[in-house]
Amino acid sequence: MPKRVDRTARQEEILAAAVKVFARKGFAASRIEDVAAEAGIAKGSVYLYFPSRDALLAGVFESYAAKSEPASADPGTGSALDRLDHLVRATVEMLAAHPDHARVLLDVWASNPPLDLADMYRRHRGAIADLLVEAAAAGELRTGIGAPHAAVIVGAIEGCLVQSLADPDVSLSELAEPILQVCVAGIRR
Amino acid sequence: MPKRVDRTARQEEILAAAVKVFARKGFAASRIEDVAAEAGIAKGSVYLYFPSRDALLAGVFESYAAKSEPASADPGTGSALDRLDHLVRATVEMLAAHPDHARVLLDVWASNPPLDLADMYRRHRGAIADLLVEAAAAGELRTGIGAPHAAVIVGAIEGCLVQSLADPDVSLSELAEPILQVCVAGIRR
Amino acid sequence: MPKRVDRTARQEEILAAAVKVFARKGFAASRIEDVAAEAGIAKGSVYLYFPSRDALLAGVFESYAAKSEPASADPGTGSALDRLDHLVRATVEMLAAHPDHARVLLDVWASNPPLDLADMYRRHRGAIADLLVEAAAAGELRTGIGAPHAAVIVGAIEGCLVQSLADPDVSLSELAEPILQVCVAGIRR
Amino acid sequence: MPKRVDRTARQEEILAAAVKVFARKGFAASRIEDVAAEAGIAKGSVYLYFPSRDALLAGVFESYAAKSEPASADPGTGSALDRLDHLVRATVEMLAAHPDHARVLLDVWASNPPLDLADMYRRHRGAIADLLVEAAAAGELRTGIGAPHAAVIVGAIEGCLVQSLADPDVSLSELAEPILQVCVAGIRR
DNA sequence: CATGAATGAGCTTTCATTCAT
DNA sequence: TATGAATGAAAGCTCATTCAT
Repeated sequence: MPKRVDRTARQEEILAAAVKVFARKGFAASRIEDVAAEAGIAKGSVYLYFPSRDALLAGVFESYAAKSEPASADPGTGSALDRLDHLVRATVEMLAAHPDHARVLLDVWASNPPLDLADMYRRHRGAIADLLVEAAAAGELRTGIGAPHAAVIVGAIEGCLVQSLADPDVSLSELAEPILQVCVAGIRR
Repeated sequence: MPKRVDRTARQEEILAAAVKVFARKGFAASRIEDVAAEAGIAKGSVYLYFPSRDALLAGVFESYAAKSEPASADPGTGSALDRLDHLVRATVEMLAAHPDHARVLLDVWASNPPLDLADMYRRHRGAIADLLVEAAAAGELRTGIGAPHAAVIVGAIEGCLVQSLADPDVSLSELAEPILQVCVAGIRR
Repeated sequence: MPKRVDRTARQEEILAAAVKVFARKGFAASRIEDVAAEAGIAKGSVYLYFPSRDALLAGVFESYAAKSEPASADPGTGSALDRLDHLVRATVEMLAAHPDHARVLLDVWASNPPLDLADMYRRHRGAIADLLVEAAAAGELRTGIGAPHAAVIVGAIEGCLVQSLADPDVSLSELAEPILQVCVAGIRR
Repeated sequence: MPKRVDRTARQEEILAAAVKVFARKGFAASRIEDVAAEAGIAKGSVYLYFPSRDALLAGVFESYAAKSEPASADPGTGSALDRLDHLVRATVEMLAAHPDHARVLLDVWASNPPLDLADMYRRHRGAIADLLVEAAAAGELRTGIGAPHAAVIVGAIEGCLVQSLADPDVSLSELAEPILQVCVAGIRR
């Protein structure tokens, strides 16, 4: 019989506040007190849910990683390339819909201790590589295109995200089509 | 002819030391004293060349931006697409040759005050967009491919760089060909 | 007959828990929550019985002072020196039997605000001084021995206790005889 | 060519300030800033000489232990018991002359992590035990008196010190004679 | 120019205490 | 009574920056 809100709900409130604050001023310049204020609680209360400032960043990263988990959960229909198209589109849309989370991802780079970005990218590449291999087997791809190109596709998405975060004139949503034209249509036989 | 090294030379020694240190432990965890030690000088002396810790990061960023300044300075020869191929290749090689600088670029994201990443990306996109427009005019591109796709190409390079920095198993050099196959060969008519 | 245990009984349960915890890690490093956990109750409940953390230490000290209250309550039989022998022996045994309380006594020194150790020592010296005066009057003591030597006897006991607490190789029980030989036999005419 | 004062001198200034402050309000209630203020320097400067607050207490303890190192360094002259008399007297005088250090010793008990009091007592007992054994061999002691009684003598001194610290009415200096009468004269054959 | 001791603002973290349930 | 989530004052420690030498 918890007092009012259960641990998980309160934890997520704090995480949501942290995402906002970190996105606004960067993790390095964000104080625990800023997060607490944004969440409408006292500084010390943050520590009832997260053991340290770093854990807060890790928490945000995890929630991001979960969100960005390939929407490929959806087995999809159609050819492998169609499903690749769908996966890329879904990923871009997800990222465009959560710019704050995406912005914090960049802070994760500077995190100390380092958080496991490698694993996240590995999973993304894996999901795409699987589709590429399948498409190649079905003869849908140009000669010479295969699993190694997954990194390029993941990179194109990530790189466009970065540009959109750095430059308000660049819209990630509007880059969805160009990405697909280059990364999907461009590799088709 | 002052003491032994002139102001500029000493400044660059310090910048070189800063790149090494920042790349090793991240900007956030790097102290002025670490940089001074790496440069073999005293902490206070750093301030004779840089007004603040942030200025040091800015200096490193500027030297990176200069390096990454499109090798397009070289007007090059051949068709626009050939020159695009050359530009992408040169950029990837430059990045692969300076992993420390590249690593620090990510810290620039977390910098406070923010440094002008937008401008750097803008210039990269501009150089590539020019070639795309020229190639399109020459009828070398598939229909629908043009300036907006410059962001995708820049992104693919940047995104592959990020993956290679995050994951020692990913080699940027080895991604050069896949990038070209997708981003250059893939847009050819 | 309230709930299950009356106020006093519950207070003493908490005090017993406090002694254990304080003896284990020292007062300075002991948190109210540690004491509550040891007592099997919630943190906040401690405050229903003690107004503050300091009051907890004071409570432990008082219970110690009460215990160490000269067993001289027993008027005893035999000569004054025999009764002194008995008193010293009883005191040492009491201390040896309650090492936790004794350990906490040392924390009382570091307490802020200070607790009245002076009074406790005064009472100990008083009880012993009375016996010394009586013994002197009966001609049982060497010339020059009297009330001022009570501090030495109290000190010898206290000092041996301290050594036994500091060093597991020193056993207070085994020091009982040496103390008596020096402090009682040694002052006999 | 140090700036103005050498490390060691400055370290001792800080230690001296620490002793004063700790003696005045107890270690637990003493803040680093209090010590710095007493030493006339800034808070942060303390950390140039001591790595932590605990190290400050350890430093004070060490300087105390050094001071209290048996004045027995003096091989002395006369019988073993004469030398014991001299040693006890010198020890008491040293303690009486440095009440601040002695007061801090009690805080050392509450220290976390614990400092090695056991070793200090061991050395004191050892010095005295040596004299007792020598005196026994020379037939100067009552039957049954020997090395184990060293703990009683050390304890008597320590215990008297404690009483004098707790109670301004008790003077350690004035207890020197009673201690000698009980602990030295009392064990003589 | 070079140095590195000194400074002190500022941050993270802890925990005694309170109080709504 | 009992609870434990919430609070916020307090303190240890770090480190960018300054400046006397």
